[in-house]
Amino acid sequence: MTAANAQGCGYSHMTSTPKPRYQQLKEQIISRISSGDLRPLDRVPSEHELVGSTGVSRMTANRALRELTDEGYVERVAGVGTFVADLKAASHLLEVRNIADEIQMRGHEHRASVIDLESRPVAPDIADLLHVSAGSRVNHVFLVHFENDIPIQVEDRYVTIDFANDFLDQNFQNVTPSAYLSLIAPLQEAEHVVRAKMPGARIRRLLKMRAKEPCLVVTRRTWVSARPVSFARLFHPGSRFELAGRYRPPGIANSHPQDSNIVELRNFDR
Amino acid sequence: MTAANAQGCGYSHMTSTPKPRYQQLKEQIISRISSGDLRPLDRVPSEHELVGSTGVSRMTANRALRELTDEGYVERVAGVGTFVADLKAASHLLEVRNIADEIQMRGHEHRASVIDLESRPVAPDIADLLHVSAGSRVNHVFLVHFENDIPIQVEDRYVTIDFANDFLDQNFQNVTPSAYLSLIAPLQEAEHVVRAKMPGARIRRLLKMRAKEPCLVVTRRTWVSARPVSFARLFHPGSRFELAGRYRPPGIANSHPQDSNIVELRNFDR
DNA sequence: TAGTGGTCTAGACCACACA
DNA sequence: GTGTGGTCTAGACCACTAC
Repeated sequence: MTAANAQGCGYSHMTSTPKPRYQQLKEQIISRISSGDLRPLDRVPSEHELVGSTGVSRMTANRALRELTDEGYVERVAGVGTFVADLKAASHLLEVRNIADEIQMRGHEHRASVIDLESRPVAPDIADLLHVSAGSRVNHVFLVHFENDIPIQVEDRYVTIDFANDFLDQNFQNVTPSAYLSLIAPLQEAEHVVRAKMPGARIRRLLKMRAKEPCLVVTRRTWVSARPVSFARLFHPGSRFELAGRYRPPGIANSHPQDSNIVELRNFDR
Repeated sequence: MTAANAQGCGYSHMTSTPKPRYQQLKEQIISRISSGDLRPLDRVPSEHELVGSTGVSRMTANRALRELTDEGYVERVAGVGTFVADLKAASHLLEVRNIADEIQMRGHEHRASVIDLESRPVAPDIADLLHVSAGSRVNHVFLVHFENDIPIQVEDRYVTIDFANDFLDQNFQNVTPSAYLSLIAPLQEAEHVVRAKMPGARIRRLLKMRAKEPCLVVTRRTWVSARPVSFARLFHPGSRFELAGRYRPPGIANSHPQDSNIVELRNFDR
């Protein structure tokens, strides 16, 4: 098959400019990951196999897999193979890092105390944020996260009722709501807003905050399949919590050998 | 020249595994941009020219330029050429968006009032952050940013004295310190920490804040050539300021046609 | 030894922009 | 037209891993 044929038989008969073949390949693989056909740590077809099964050249298969690597979907090991990235790595792209993981990384103990877990009619403002009609039912969870028995975060989360139908059966003591949602389906979009605010009496009591101490409030909205599925308000005591991030542009030699794991700002730390 | 020769004459005689040629090309171009040899909007050699001048194949030149595009260093227009990315676009990678630009994007008027601009001996904690010896002199600027004459940010910034030797001659009314530093040299690394904190009396007065209103405090440290050059504390009134960001994973078709310019979380908005 | 990814080549066709 | 980037091919050599 000549280069001309490759183009011709590929898509020259189609109406508008078709997607490039490497892009089609990428989307096909992303789709297999999203659908659960390929699960984390599963082996992804090798370049050679993709050449055989899809008819593209190896360079094209290579580009698709390389870009999926850059985008965090898969991990490649020379001489071994290509594998679906671990959930932990993938969720970093979209999550303010799971608070339980963060606490564990600091070598501390995480514990959650669920105060409220029910389905209930949604307030108008939150109905708007979740694109559901006002007054319809949504799942709601209200809990406190502890680090070594010190309260560090109050989580007030609303989840659309059709997205997670066994939401109310969860325990949420060990698996945080955020981690649970990541298990159900890979989150595809996230929006964050960070504010400084004085807490109400209830939040202040739950977080054992001093009288004049402000809260760092993070509100997060996450999308799956172009629909908002969850809205959360995360309250943190200003004296005991901060969000940090570091950014270094890509394509530059490592300038900070001393601190090895530099995270991007979208991976909130600490 | 065969493929074997290309590898051989290229670097098979070197001791350790050499950098791939596309990477060498990338670093060479990044270096020309960093040094000012290539300035924003300047034309970058075309793929064909790189083939002629460096002896690589066009696919290799293409990969180098394509990755530089992904990384925000250059912009490419099919049929026209490759150009060094505009400073504005490039600085987004590293800056909490310049507050003056943000205010202008909202269609409001930005104004800055410089309260303090001098060189002075540095306090121990800041000396530590900037990797200079305690008591040595650093440049310091202290100013208030206004949005439509409402104070919105107090900036307290320290800059190493050898990095910007005309720092004290700046006006900082129209060009913010952040924009000025970006002009001097492209920042290569940035660290952010976000906190909620009650302001001191001075900050509260400057920002015209109510008595029990908290501050959203962002501290930023930026590096050039692996050395920290600037440390800034940015104070914002909690009732009038928030940090927001949206993230969508790459490689997915657009899911939100209604809001076109989705920014990554590292581009803090509003 | 066979399979994997990492890289590279020397061509090719295409759509597009600009003169 | 000419030049540009965007894509694709059908090979190739290499280093590495696993058996």
